[in-house]
Amino acid sequence: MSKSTPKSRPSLRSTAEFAQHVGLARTTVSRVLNGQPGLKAKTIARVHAAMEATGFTPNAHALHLKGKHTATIGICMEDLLTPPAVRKLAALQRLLRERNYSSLIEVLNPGESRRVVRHFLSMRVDAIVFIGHFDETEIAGRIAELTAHSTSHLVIDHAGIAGANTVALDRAAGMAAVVNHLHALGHTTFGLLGLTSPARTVIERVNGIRAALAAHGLNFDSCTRSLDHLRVRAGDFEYGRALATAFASAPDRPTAFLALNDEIGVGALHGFQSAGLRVPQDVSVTGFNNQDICAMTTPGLTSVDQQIEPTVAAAAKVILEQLAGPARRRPIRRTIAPQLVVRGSTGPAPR
Amino acid sequence: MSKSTPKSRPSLRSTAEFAQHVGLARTTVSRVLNGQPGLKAKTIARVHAAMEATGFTPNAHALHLKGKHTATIGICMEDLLTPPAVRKLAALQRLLRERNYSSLIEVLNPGESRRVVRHFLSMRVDAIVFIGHFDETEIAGRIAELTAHSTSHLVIDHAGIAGANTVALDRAAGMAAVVNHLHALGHTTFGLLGLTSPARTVIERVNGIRAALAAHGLNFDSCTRSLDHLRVRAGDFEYGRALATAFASAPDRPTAFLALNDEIGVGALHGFQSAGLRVPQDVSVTGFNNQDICAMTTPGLTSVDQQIEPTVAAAAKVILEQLAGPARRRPIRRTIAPQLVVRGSTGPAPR
DNA sequence: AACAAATAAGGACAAGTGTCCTTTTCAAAC
DNA sequence: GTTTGAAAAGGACACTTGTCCTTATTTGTT
Repeated sequence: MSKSTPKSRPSLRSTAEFAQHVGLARTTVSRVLNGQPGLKAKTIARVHAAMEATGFTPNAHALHLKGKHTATIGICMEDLLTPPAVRKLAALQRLLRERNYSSLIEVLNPGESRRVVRHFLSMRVDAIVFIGHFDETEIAGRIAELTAHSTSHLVIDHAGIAGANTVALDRAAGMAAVVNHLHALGHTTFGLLGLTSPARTVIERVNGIRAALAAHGLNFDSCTRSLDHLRVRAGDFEYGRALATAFASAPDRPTAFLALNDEIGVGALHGFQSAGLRVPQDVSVTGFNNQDICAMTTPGLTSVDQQIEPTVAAAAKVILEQLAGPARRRPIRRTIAPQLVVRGSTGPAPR
Repeated sequence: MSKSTPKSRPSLRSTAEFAQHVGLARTTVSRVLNGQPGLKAKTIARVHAAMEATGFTPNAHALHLKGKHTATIGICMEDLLTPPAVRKLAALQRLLRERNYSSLIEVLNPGESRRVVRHFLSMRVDAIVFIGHFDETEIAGRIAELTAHSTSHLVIDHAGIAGANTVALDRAAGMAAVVNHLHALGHTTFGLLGLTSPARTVIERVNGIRAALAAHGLNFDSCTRSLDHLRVRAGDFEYGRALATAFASAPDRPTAFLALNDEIGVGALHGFQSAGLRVPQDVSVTGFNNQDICAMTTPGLTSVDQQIEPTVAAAAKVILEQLAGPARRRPIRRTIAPQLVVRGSTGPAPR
């Protein structure tokens, strides 16, 4: 009844059981698994063959109880789970996996950060990464706790959190690139779509617009218009469409429109077209993030690419350096340069 | 030096250290943490206050080493990470969290399933869930291994894998609903976009079309056309656009077009419009999945909704039932009814 | 066959936790 | 002051693994 029914033994849950099954001592199997010297090649092969056949895996929990170091990174995702955020998650997990780190992932709904971080700490993760945009004071609190626990951390995307190590896109530079592009096409009046927000990440971008305009000798207040106050924001696409509809019939309509993101930009594009305006002959429109939908409109939407691969590569580097080296006293801050992607939605300003 | 510098003690990594810090015995703290009786309310409060203050968390690994039951579910995600798949992931994680189960997530690139499943097994997860579409033989192998290990599993979306517990949308019914809708509008010729594939999930849907046509007395072979063989599928949106362009100039152009998914459908919509055809006056177009982009086109794209919430709720129920009850001998199979969402891209057939 | 060397077996300890048990402490009641 | 009972302390063991150590066995060589 030993060899005839290899699958009737439901699960070899410990090295001891597995060793008994192979016919070796537990310590011998342990030595094989940890590559210790002084073992016959035949014995090693026997253990590996049995592992393959039975699918035995050593208990990771007991293993980590010994080794202290769990080789695990906790990742907190913003609750919106936008396509760019998901792409960063997938890319980061891949890079960490290549360095033999596994990852725990949790979606962070507002107010849950404490619970999630506690869970990660109870799992004794080596570091915690936050991907996306969060409530600043909430996350700042978590960062402080992690620092007190001497657990490494990194925030991807959301720059400016107190005391936080950060890898983030230079959003101001992205908006400046958009302004420069439109200014070169002759535009001097700009409609801002959804860029009215007290969130730091939005203010940062408005500052980018302001600086770029100033560099061209233009005054922000007199060159820009916003109708954000007219509509309640319910779905970015519909919001963009509504704003465009409102702008279409406004007397002092700007010639170029800068949207907070691609969804609003695409919505605005449809809104203008529905109102009988031609894009880009009558109005130019830009988005932000360079998502797939930018290529799915007619014309395509000019947008700012987030440089996801370089961002994630930098993030992985920062994390692994933190784990390898001594604790830094000052927060690490890395900035990623965005790239303008010009499509058909922007053209020369009308006369 | 004990009270003045509470944060200088970098990390209380064990109940013993924590208990010493609180001034209680380790066993007393353990009893508090596990809600055992015979403790003064004051003592319980003292421990909880110290937990709050120090941020101490018991070592989950040691905990699970005792309790056997890790309260953890491993989730394997398809490598494409499409928006619907991500929504399912987020919803499932939320439902599991509500039942005090945490989740491990890994993206499953082709050929990696063995490594990922091994990792989950070494973490002693209670169950493994697969979300999305996979290589059937590969996953069937993993399912067989899991069954041999008496570890519960569930496949969401990909129906028909040998021996697998499954929760999946009735895709045949979805396609049938599309056909019925179009037939009621007078359409009798149908263009199929991207529905030529040997994958079971696609064949299943074609069978749905076939059955619905037969119910209306129409013959599949003479009523449907496909140009899939003419184009290489590289980017669904562009693929849909290219197919539509080819169909636009075909002599025996069908009046209605059924796309494999929303991306292809949106691409086709743009392709027809670029070719000077009006949607839905000249041609009707339908998608599948009812993603956000369906509402971002003019006209909106008629599509089939996946019923993500009911799907995930059923999935969570199946998993938790498996964990609570005894092992079933026969695979569990649940089918979710899709729902047609009619938008402007479908209309009466032209004369 | 005898011996030495190589290899495997098996015991022990540690890691952090839960749980059981016994012992000690403490406060309240008499 | 003594008794009583509740509450806390503290020892022990188990869970699984890695590692060290000692002992037993096998292997190869002379």
